[in-house]
Amino acid sequence: MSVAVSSDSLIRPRVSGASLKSEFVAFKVNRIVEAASHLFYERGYSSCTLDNVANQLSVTKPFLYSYFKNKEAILAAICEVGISEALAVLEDVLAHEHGSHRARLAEVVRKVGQIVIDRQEYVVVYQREMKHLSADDYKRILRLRHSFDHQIGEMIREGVASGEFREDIDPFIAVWIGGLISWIPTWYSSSGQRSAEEVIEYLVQAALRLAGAE
Amino acid sequence: MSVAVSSDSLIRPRVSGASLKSEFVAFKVNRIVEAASHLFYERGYSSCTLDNVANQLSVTKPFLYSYFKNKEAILAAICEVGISEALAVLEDVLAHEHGSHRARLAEVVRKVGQIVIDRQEYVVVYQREMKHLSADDYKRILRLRHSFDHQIGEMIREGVASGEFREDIDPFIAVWIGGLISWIPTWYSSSGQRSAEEVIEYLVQAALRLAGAE
DNA sequence: AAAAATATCTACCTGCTAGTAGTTTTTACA
DNA sequence: TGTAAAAACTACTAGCAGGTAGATATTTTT
Repeated sequence: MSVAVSSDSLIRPRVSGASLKSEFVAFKVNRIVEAASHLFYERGYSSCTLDNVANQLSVTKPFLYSYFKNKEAILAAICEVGISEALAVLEDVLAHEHGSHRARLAEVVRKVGQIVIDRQEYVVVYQREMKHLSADDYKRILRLRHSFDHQIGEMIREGVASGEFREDIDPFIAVWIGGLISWIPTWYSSSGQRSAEEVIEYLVQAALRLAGAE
Repeated sequence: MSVAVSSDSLIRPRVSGASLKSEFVAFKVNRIVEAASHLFYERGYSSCTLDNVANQLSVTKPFLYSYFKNKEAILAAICEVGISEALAVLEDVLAHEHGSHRARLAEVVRKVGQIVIDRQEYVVVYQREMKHLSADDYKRILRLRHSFDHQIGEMIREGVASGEFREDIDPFIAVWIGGLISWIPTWYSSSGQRSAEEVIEYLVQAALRLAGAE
């Protein structure tokens, strides 16, 4: 799901060519999701009204209802970004990084850490507000999270089996790495002037040290 | 602030003796705070109604208003427990543990970790819902948090200065230890069948390893 | 045991918010 | 440029939730 947008207007651009209509719909959906994630991040899902979201975009409430079934559907879209992008990055690293287990661990922490920082507001909203999803959306999002956790756990177990990681850290380290997704935003924002690169490199070193794989 | 209560009724016990009235008031205040923290923890502050809280206690809404000024005041009481107990434990350890710096670090992680697990619901609500406090309450609670962070930072700096801790981990480790307060509840509940003791002992070892003070 | 004081409840108000019906504006196309 | 279709808006409803006034029940005191 692409979310980054560059224009700052919802006025339909005068473009020629076929099939740009669905693109423009997606563009507006993304603008809504982006604005909502920002507001939900700052004030919380239950404290934000749809009028708040509409105002932020200089549109009206019924506008939102022509792109989303209800308020909860907007939250579901945010949560989906929050977990699915991290999952996609994880799977990409696991599919393409074929070095040592410690190299794989470092790359996972680096790439997942980066996406969590890039999509900080989505990730935090996903964590904090997931409980307000409908039963169906909740199950769908939870499956993605379980897939994420499972693949992290497998990676760690393989490293332990190979002898590269200390035996006694399994399975806590798996929880720890999974915990990055919960923890980075708090940490990153509370560590003041540090750049994302500094924070991530520290996390990579910390993960290796915890795994006994320096 | 004492919060643990044993009775399961709000009916005034038939006790004799002077000055038990204020004790009974405190007892009821604690019951309200306890019930509210549980509901806020599970469903979120903004999604919980005062009727929910009252029902949980088998009383009515005006009952709550005779002990608290408004809904936000209940949240403030919860937040105060969430941070002030951790702060008290920290200060107690720092005042009485005079061994090596690594012994102090281990004891801080152990004792603060224990209180965070014991008061899990309060701590989580404090973190997640603090932004809904009034400006005055927010400032008051934030001061406690800053005091906590500051003392953790000092402890780490002293350990680094003494040579017991690795130089390059300062000041990230300070954020990490402070982050325990954010992180333990998620971790503890997602680590399945593990006992509080196991989780805490792992945290102590992890903190020492991160500090380079094993 | 009656009166005073305290504690709790019933019943209500007011403002807000998710969601909708139907009208108006804008766009696409001939 | 005129007409149909699509997009967006104005104006509304229904229900809920924080907060309160005044009545009732309970406890304490004399």
